[in-house]
Amino acid sequence: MPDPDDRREQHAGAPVPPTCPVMSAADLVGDRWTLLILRDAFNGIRRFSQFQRSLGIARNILSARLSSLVAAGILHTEPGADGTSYSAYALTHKGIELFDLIVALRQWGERHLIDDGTVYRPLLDIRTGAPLPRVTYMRPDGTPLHHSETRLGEPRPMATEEPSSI
Amino acid sequence: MPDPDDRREQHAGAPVPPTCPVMSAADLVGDRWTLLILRDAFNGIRRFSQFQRSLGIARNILSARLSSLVAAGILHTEPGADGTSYSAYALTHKGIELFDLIVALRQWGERHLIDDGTVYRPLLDIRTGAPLPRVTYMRPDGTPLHHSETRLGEPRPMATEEPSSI
DNA sequence: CCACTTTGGTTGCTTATTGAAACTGATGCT
DNA sequence: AGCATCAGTTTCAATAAGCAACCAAAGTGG
Repeated sequence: MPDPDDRREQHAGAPVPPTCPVMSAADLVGDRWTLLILRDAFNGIRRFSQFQRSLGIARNILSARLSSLVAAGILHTEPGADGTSYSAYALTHKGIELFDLIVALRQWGERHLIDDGTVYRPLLDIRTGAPLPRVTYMRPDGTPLHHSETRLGEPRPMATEEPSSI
Repeated sequence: MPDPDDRREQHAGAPVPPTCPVMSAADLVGDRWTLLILRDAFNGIRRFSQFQRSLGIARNILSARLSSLVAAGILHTEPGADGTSYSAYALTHKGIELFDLIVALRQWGERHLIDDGTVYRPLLDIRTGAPLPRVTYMRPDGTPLHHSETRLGEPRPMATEEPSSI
């Protein structure tokens, strides 16, 4: 068979192109349907048919997406809390941590894509009952993060999770 | 058999399904290549060939993605700051506001997808020179946002941008 | 000025993915 | 039992992605 050496992602000895966390994440969740499934999951949707009706997605695609989300550890299947013997897809801890991503998408969409007067369903802040105010990324010391204050650094190994807070 | 009435997405006269900002945003940027283009744009990449080399994307696909990002007002073309007469793709204000999205993707990827010891390029905090600490979404009053404190509200019209802060 | 390279695409062609619908086989409901 | 619902799987047409070749305009070296 021809083409004996094609998949040249990383060669031995070559300076391994550093893994990009953005790319890895985009590979898993950088997909229209996947993002909408996550949105629905955060809105409490649990069952196959609920996702299907909410999204209008083809069943085979939904099946494939749910399977890959389960395989990725973002969703897991549960025995189905509602009496029935059907199982439910619920967010894992790993999945719940994608909340920021959906919030980022939502707030950007609200600010830049939704026209004034358009009817939409806002995310409410349970503490106040009002639509969630604009949230901003803060560092642990409470200072807000701006794009201009960041730059990409040189490749380095991922540090082991330091238990030292602050 | 027939099942004459299946596609019941939206009927005429029915209560119009409210626009979802997450869906609108996902339609525009919920795509692997688009997310990676944005990542690169935030990393300072400006020109067609730079994007192409950085991503290894086919040029026709890159061309289509850049065009649609320009059409969406996320990028704009500039005369090319570097002397040459070639033009550059730069983030608009609307595009810069997607920074949170890329940060969310990046931090989630760093926490859940990158193994300890793996070499990657961290985003540095220019103020400290150290890798960006874990940033969290805060409300204007400084309280952190948790998924469990939110719920989806009833449809309502988009409020006109209130100039009243706080 | 002329040859050659790089840039920023476009056009065709070949795969891979999506999406609509039909088919299956378990529940669940009365 | 009989029918609807649920959670898929399979099949197949339409769409999109990826690849290679081509091209014109701009830059580069001599």
